[in-house]
Amino acid sequence: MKPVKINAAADPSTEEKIKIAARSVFHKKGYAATRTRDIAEEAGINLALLNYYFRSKEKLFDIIMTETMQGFLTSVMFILNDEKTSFEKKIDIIVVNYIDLLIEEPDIPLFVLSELRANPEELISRISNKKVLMKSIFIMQFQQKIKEGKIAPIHPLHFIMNMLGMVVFPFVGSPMLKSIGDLKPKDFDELMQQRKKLIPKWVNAMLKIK
Amino acid sequence: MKPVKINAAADPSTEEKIKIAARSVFHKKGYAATRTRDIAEEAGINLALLNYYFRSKEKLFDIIMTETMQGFLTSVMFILNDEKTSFEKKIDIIVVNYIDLLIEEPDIPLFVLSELRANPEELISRISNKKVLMKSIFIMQFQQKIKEGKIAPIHPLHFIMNMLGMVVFPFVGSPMLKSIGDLKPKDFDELMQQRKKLIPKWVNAMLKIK
DNA sequence: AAATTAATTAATCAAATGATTAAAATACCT
DNA sequence: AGGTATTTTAATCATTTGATTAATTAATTT
Repeated sequence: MKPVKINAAADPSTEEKIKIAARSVFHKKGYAATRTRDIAEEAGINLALLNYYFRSKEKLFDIIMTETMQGFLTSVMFILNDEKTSFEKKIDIIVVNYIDLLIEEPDIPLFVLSELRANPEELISRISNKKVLMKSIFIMQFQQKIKEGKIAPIHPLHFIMNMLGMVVFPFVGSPMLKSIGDLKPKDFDELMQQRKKLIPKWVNAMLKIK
Repeated sequence: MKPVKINAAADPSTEEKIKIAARSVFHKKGYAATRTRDIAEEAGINLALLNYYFRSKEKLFDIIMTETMQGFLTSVMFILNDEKTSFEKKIDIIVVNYIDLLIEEPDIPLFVLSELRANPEELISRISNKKVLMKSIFIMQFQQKIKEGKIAPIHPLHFIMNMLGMVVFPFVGSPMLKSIGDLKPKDFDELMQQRKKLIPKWVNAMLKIK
C-alpha cells in the first residue's frame, strides 16, 4: 500500500534520505539532466523506492523546488519586513545572510534561475504573493528615503537588481571567475568574505548618486 | 558519403538552418533538456539530416557552444585591449554594448553559466588563454588608477563581479524580476535602457569608496 | 505466534530519444 | 541526356530512462 504521509516529523530514514539526495542532485544538475537513478544511487536505495514514496520524478522535484524557494524567500522576507530595523542595517543583514547562505549552498541560485526560465508561469505562481517584495517595509523605507532626498530617485528594481547582482552573480559565475582569476576555492571564499563588508558600502555609495 | 566541411561560406541552407535552430533551442533549454527532434522540427528538416551533417547531438552542441563563447569573448576583449580608450570610457562602452547584446540575446548568459557548471574543466579550457582577461589593458589601467590613489585598492575581480553582476543579472533573473516587479516586457526594456547610463555612474561611485 | 501491514528488491515495461540504414530524390558534371 | 555524387526521407535500432509489478523481507498489530 502506498504511504499517505503519516509521521512527517519522525525518523530521517528512507523518505528523508531520498529527499536529501534529490535536493543535492537536482540542485547540482537541474531537472532535465537528473536521472532518477542518480538520485536513487546517491540515496543508497532501490530505484523503485523513489516512486514508492514520491510517485514520480516530477512530484519529487516539485517538493524539492517548493521547499527550496520557500526557504529562500521566507528568511529574506522576514528581515525585509521588520519594522524596527533601519534601511541601512537591513542592507547589512541581508548581504551577510545571503552570502553566508550561498557559501553553504552555492548551487541554489543557478538551479532556481534555470528552472524558472524553463517554467516561468507555473513556478512563479507558487511564490505565493508575487508583489509581496515590492510592498515590503524595506521598499517603503527605500521610497521614504527618496522622498526625503537622501537617495537618488530610481526605480526600486534597479536597487534590487544591483544588490542581487553583486551578491548572487559571483556564485552563479564562480567556475568562470575562478578560472579567469586563477582562484583556488580558498581565495574565492576570501573574496566572498570581503564582499560582506564591501557590498553595503558600495550600495550606499551608489544610492547617493544623482 | 558524409560531408567533410567544404564550403563554409556559401549558402545559408540546410547545414546553416540546423545550426540556427540548434543555437536557438540550446540557448533556450540547455543541452540536457534539448531533444534532437526539437532542433530538427525548429529547423524544418528531417531528423536524420542533423546526424548527417553533424554526426551527433554532442558534436553539434560543441560547435554552438564554442561559437557562442567565442563571439561573446572576442568582442569584449577587443574593447578591453584598446590602448587609446580611457578606463572610464571603456566602462561606458562595455556596459552599453553588453546590454544591447543581451537585449538581443537574453538567453545566452544563463545558457553559458549553466553549461559551465555542468562541465567546468572542459568548457573553460576552450576559452583559449584563461588569464587573458586579467592581463588585459583594461585591468592594467585599473591597477594604475589604484597606484595613483584615484580608486580604492580592491581586487580587480571585485570590480569584474560587480560590473557583470549588475549588467548580466537582470537578464538571468528576468522572469523573477518581471514577476516581482509586475513588469511588462516593455517596462523591463525601459529599465535596461536606463541602466546603460546608470551602471557606469554607479560603478564610478563605488570605485571611489575607500 | 499468527496475521496484517509496510518497506524493499529484482525484474521488467513502455515510452522517449540519439543514432543508423537503405532507399529515394535532387543536384552536379561531362 | 546519362551517369555520378550529394542530399533527403522513412523506417528502424539500440539505449536510456521513468515507472510498474510481483515477489520477498521486515515491521507492526492483535
